[in-house]
Amino acid sequence: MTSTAISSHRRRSAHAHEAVLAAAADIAGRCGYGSATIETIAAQAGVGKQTIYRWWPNKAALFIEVYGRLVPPGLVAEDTGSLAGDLERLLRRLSSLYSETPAGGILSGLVAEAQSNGELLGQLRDAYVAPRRIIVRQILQRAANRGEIPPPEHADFVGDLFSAAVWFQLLLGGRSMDATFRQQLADALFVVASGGGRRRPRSR
Amino acid sequence: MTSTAISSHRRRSAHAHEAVLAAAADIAGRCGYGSATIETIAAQAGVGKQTIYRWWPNKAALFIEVYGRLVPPGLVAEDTGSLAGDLERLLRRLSSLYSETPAGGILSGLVAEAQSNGELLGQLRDAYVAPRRIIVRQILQRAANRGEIPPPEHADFVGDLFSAAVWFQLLLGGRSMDATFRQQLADALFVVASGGGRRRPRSR
Amino acid sequence: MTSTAISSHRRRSAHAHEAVLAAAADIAGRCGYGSATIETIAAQAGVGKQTIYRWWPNKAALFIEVYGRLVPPGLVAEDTGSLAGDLERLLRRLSSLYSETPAGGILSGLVAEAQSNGELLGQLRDAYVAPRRIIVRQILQRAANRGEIPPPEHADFVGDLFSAAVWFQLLLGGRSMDATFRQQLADALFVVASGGGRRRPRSR
Amino acid sequence: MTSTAISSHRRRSAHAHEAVLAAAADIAGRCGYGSATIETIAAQAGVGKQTIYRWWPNKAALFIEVYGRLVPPGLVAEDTGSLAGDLERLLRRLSSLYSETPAGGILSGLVAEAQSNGELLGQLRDAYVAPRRIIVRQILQRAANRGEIPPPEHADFVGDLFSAAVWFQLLLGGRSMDATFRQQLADALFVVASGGGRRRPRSR
DNA sequence: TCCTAACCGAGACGGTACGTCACGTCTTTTT
DNA sequence: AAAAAGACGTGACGTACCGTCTCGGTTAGGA
Repeated sequence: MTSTAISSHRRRSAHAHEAVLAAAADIAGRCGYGSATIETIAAQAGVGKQTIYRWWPNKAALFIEVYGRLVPPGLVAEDTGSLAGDLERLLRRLSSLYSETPAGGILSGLVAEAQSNGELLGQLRDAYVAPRRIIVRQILQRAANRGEIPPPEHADFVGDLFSAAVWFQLLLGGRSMDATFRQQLADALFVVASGGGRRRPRSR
Repeated sequence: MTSTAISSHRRRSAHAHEAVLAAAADIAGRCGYGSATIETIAAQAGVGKQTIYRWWPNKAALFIEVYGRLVPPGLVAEDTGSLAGDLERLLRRLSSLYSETPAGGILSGLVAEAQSNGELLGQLRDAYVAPRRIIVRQILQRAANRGEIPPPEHADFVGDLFSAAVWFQLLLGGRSMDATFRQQLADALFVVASGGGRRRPRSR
Repeated sequence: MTSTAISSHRRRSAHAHEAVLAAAADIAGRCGYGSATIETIAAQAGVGKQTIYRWWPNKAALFIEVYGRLVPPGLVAEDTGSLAGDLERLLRRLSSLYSETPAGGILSGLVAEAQSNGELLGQLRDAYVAPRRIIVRQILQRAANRGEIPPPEHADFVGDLFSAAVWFQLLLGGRSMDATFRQQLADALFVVASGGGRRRPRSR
Repeated sequence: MTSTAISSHRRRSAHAHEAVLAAAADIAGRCGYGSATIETIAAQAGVGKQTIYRWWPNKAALFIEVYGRLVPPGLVAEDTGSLAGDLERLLRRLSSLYSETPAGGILSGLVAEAQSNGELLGQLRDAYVAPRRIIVRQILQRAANRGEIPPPEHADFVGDLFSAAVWFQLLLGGRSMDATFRQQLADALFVVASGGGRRRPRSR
C-alpha cells in the first residue's frame, strides 16, 4: 500500500533509512533523547550526516518518524464493553509502550524540544494531542450510546485531561504509570464524563 | 535568629546578583528560555560569565531562582468559601502569573531541560509538584470540613491532576488557560474529589 | 612518489589553510606573537576556531608552519670563496628575513613559549638548532678544504655560538643585526674556528 | 644599610613580603616560571592577591626581585690570574646558580615574558645585559694589563657573546652548562679577545 | 588607653582567551 | 543521483587567570 512503486527519484537507500531509524531509537533508549545527537546517530548508523539531513529536516522530524514506528498511529480504542474498561485498556497500552520501548523517552524529548520550537509544537499538537481527542471522543460516544454516561459535552476537555495526566506522568513522574495510577485516572475521567450533566452549583 | 553570625566569606555583590536575575527574566520573557544562554545573560547584565557560574551551578539553577522571584513560593490557597471557588482562584492566580510574567515560559523551559537532566527533574518535583499537592490537599480538606465533599482519599492524585492540566496547557496549549479552561478544570476536579465516594462498578 | 595514493580522508581546504597561515603571519607581524591569539587569527582568517584546532594542535605548531613558509628550511650556505664571506652571507640572509618579515618576531615568540613547554623546546632544537649546526659545519668544512682553517674540531660548538649570538640579538637586541654586528660576529667565529689548533695554555 | 629606618608609610608586613618571595621561588622551582601565577603564589604564601599587586606592579617585577635574592647583583669577577681562568670562574658561578636554585628557570621565564613586554625587555637589558658587559670588560681589561691580550677594542661585543652563549644554553640547552661547555666558551672568548689585533683579511 | 588609619586575608568582580562540542551546510569521492 | 566521510563557519559551553575592587579584621602610632 505504501508507495514502493516506480517513483522516479526514490533512490533513497532503504538500508540507510532503516539504519538511521534503528540507531536513533537505540541511542534514545539507551542514553536518552538529549544524548541522541545527529552526529552520534549518523556514526552509529554508519551513515553520513548529510544522509540524515537529506531525508529529515531536523532531529525532531526524525524522531517523529521513530515514534511513529514504535506507537502505531492508527491506535484505535477497542471496545471492552464499558467506559472505564476502554480507558484502562488504552492506558495499559500506552503504559507498556512507554515502559518497554524508547517511545516514552522520545515523546518527552519531543515535548521538551518543542518548548523552543514553535513549529514542532504545532506538529505535536496535530500529531498527538488531536488524535487522542478523537479516540477519547469515540470512547465517550460509545459509552453514551450504551447509556453509561450522558451525551458528552466536553469531550475535547476530557481528552486533554487524559493527555495531560499521561504526559505529566511521562515528563515528571518517571514514566511509571503503574496500575494504581491507571485505575485512578480511569475513575477520574469516568466521573468527569458522567458529572457533566448534573453540574455543581456555580461558584461565582 | 538566622545564622548571620558565623562569617560566610561570600560578600556576593547584590548589584551583580540582581542584574543577572533581571537579565535572565527579561531575555527569557522576550526571546524564550531556550535563547537565554549564559553568555547573553551575562552580556545583558554587564557581568562576567564567571560571576554567574560562581553563584549558580548551571542555567537551570539560575532560572529556578528567577522563577522563585516571579512566583511567590509560599503561595497559599485563600478560602473563598467553596471548593470550586478555591480552585478557580488558584487557577486564576497562576493564569495571570503565566501570562503577565515570564514565569510560564521559564517553567516550561525548566521542564524541558529536566528531560535530559535527572537531578533537575528531582528538584522540580520537590519544588513545584510536591508543594502543589500540599496546597490542593489544604483546599480539599477545607471543603471536606465544610461538608462539600467526603473526606479526601486521593488528595495527591487530585493535586497531580491539577498540576498535569495546568502544565499541559503551559507546555502544549500556548499558555492560555482562559476562563473556559479554568472553569472546566475546576468543575472536573470538583467532581473527581466528590466522586471518590460512590465508585463506579469495577471494570475488571 | 609522494603518498597521494592510499586515501587520507582529509580533504583539508586549501583556502582555509592558507587564510589561517596568512592571518597568523600578518597579526604576528603587526601586533606581535603574543597578541596573535587563536581567536584573533580565526576571526581575521574568516575561519572557525575548530578549523585551526583541527590541523594544528596548538598555536606553536601553527607558527612553526608559518615560520617554515617565511624562512626556507632548506637554507643552504652558498660558497662565497671564504669562511668569513660565507658567514656574513648567512647572517645577512637571516638579518633581512628577520627585519623584513614577521619571522624574527615569530621565532622569538616560539622560543619564549618553549620556556613553558618542554615538547616545543625539543621541536625547536630539532628544527632550528640542529639544522644550523649542519650548515655551519658545512661552511667550516669548506673552509678547511680551502686551507683557511685547520680541520674543525668543535663545529657544533661554533654552530651553537652562531645561533646563540643571532638569537640573543633577536630576543634582547631589538632584532637589529646591523652590519657592525654581523661583521663582528663573522670575525669572532672565524678566529674561534681558526684558533682551535693552537690552544691557549690551560687555566687550571 | 637597608632602609629599616623611620620611613613614614612602610607599614609593609615583612612577613607577607618574605612569604610571597619564598612562594614565588618555590613554585617557579618546582613547576616552572609559567606555572607560577599570581593566584598560586598568593595562595601558597597565604596572602591576598592585592598584597602582591600592592608591592609589585606585575609578575615580572616580583620575579626580578626573587632573582635578585638568588643571584647577588653585585657579582664581581674575581681575579684568578688569567683571562681564561676568570671567565671559567664566572661561568662556574653561573652554572651552579642556575642548576642549584630556581634562578635559571626564572631568568628564562623573564626573557620569555619580555618577548611580549617591551618595558620588561628594557629592564632586563639594564639589569642583566649591561652589568655583564661591565664585568666582562673588567676581566678583559685585567688581562690586557697582564699582557695576555691586546687592549680590548670590542669588549661590549665580547660581553654580549658571553651572555648570548650562556642564555642560549639556558633557553634551549636544558640549562646544563657542563664543564665541556664552559671550557669551550672560555677558550672561544679568549681567542676572540686575543684575535682582535691581527684581523683576518676583509671579506668584501 | 583609646582612635584612626594603613595594611592585611579573602575573594568577588568584569574581562579575555582558552579548547571542546554539536550544529547544519558544504565538498569530495565512491558506488 | 545518492551515499560515506568529514571539513567547514558558527556559537555556546565551562574554566583559568588577569588586574581591580570591596569587605571586615587586625595592628600600629599619635593623641
